[in-house]
Amino acid sequence: MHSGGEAAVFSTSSIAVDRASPVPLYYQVALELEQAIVSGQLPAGSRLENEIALAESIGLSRPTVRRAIEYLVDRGLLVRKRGVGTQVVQSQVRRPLELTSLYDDLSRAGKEPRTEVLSFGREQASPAVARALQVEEGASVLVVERLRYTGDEPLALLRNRIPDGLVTLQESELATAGFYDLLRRAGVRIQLASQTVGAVAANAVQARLLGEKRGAPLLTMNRTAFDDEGRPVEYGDHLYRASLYSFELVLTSH
Amino acid sequence: MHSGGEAAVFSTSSIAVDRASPVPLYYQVALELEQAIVSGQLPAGSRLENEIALAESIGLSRPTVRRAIEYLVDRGLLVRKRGVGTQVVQSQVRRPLELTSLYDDLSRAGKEPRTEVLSFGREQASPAVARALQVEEGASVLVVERLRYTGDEPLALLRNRIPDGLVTLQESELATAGFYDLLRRAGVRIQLASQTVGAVAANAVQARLLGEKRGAPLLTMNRTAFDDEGRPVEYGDHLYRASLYSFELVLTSH
DNA sequence: GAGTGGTCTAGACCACAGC
DNA sequence: CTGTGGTCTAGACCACTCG
Repeated sequence: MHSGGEAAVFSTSSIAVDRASPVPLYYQVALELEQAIVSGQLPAGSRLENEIALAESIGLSRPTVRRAIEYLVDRGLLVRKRGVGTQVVQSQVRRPLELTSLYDDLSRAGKEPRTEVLSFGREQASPAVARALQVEEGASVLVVERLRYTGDEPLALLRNRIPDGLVTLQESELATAGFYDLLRRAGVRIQLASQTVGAVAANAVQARLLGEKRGAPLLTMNRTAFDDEGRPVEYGDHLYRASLYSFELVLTSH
Repeated sequence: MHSGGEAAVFSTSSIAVDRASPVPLYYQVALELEQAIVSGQLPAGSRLENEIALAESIGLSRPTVRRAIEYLVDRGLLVRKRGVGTQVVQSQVRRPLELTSLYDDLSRAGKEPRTEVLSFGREQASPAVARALQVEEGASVLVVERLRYTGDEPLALLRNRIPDGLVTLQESELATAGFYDLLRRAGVRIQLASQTVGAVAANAVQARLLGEKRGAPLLTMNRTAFDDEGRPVEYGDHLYRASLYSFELVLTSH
């Protein structure tokens, strides 16, 4: 038993799962717990029931419930301590960086993204591009340059390259959907991306396109994406206006 | 069976675990697999044996072997596809952003970090600091400002704040160890950090300290760290010279 | 249809925290 | 000592991919 003054543990009476649903049970539990956290029903700092009791009260096995908790720990909503228990993190921020496109990010935020295709064609892979995409130097790669707006404001200058022949893209589609969406529809399943985030000063061309002054700070994001067979399928180098955009991420130990 | 031309699957004959070791079995397996990957014994694009066969040949249960594979998938070394198998990612990059301090990063890279303590004392929490650390506005917080060098080059301007009374720090220690190391030694176990990465132009003071020109692009990193009870224990806002530093991270779907 | 990873169970024992 | 999470087992069935 804990000393007095501790917040009461979460009553799990409200958690129920649908065994007929195709949604995995552990994920259903994770969503319900997350809901309880964001709704305040499970306030910051409060303790969960222990895993065994939780499993029993939901009617699932301990490993399944544990997996749900693990998922929320990885996302930064819960912390665990052996011998003590599981508690809700005292933080308001919860928006881990995920493997979605900027287009999706903006759509979710209700920002009405708009995209202008600046160029679309083929070029020979530079050494850097060849290394990232694991193709021969000089091999033909598809290159798309786009300018993304949020409302009327230019936000980001996006340049994506994919190995030639991987998919067929229509220039018209690029203006109305995220790049990753298009790849997904074309059957490319991106499972993994390696990114580097840095900063540079805008040169004259970049400044003009983005509506910043020359020398203004820009966030750079270079990303190599890999499909479900481990092959590099996309290399992007992107520039964001630092005045309008930043990256959030959650790190966990282990 | 797969069609001809596929790379041979990994011979697991070399994987052995030590059941007497305190290191978890799944982690021993993960390390051995990682070793086989980085050594080239398990080349990029090659397939692993299926989980059941792998488990049997190592002499472990499937869930344990599966957990090892999961760990490497999360770190971006392997990709899995249901109905197909597990393959090594065709990437050279493997340095996920981890929950370690910049000091550790530089030490590992053999860069001889050096730290100059610019100021050390208490101040009243500003609204932003109070919100991050979940203390009353105006409450006393410990503030440390440091300038980090790599060799002779200034690299980063670091400002850390911790709630007053959490730990007792010696100014002299700050010059010779990472901030997180000190917290760990003081019994603070950081389990989670929420970060925001952006960019700004250097102002006059920042430029002078960092040896850049005014207006030079700087990477910003703001981090709130939480201990194993979910309490915020540190808030840092840091500036890095974009010409010398960038962040790498690996993103996985799900 | 054969082979793969994805999910789930019902136990077991251990390591650690805190009284 | 009790209670907690951490690890591990030996099965089971399902969903998906591909020939």
